[in-house]
Amino acid sequence: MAYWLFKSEPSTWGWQDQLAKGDAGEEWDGVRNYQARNNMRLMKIGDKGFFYHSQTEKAVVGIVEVSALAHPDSTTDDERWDCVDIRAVKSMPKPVTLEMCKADLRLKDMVLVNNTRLSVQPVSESEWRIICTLGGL
DNA sequence: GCCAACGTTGGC
DNA sequence: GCCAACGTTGGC
Repeated sequence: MAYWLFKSEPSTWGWQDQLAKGDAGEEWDGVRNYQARNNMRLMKIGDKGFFYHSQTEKAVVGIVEVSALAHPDSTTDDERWDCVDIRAVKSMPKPVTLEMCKADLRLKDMVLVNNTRLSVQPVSESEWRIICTLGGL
């Protein structure tokens, strides 16, 4: 079991949109970055991920799981780009903000804190537990 | 709205 | 294969 973090602008695709899809899930398409794509290719069915809102909120707002392995991105003919499908699992009782992550020394090595621009990131198991706790789970 | 960080592109 | 120019992302 691996853990990940998916970043999205709420104005483009937000947590409410993801929730509305329910168990059917949705393609995490539109990624045009090799590192992010490579991370998606490493994902397995059932891997868990945080759903992070960038820009306005800057907070982890929910938990998702991978429901389909990497496959060609349907929004482009360019065969370089793959994406996985994810479905909403649960909402965070309390959103965990970027500010909280930065303030917690245990999270100082998180990709989210150090490489703000990567849209699909790995999360370590300890980071996962810390953020779940901060989020009230 | 600005700017820093970073990735990609293209000329040489 | 290097590096300058450019575009994009995301925090502030």
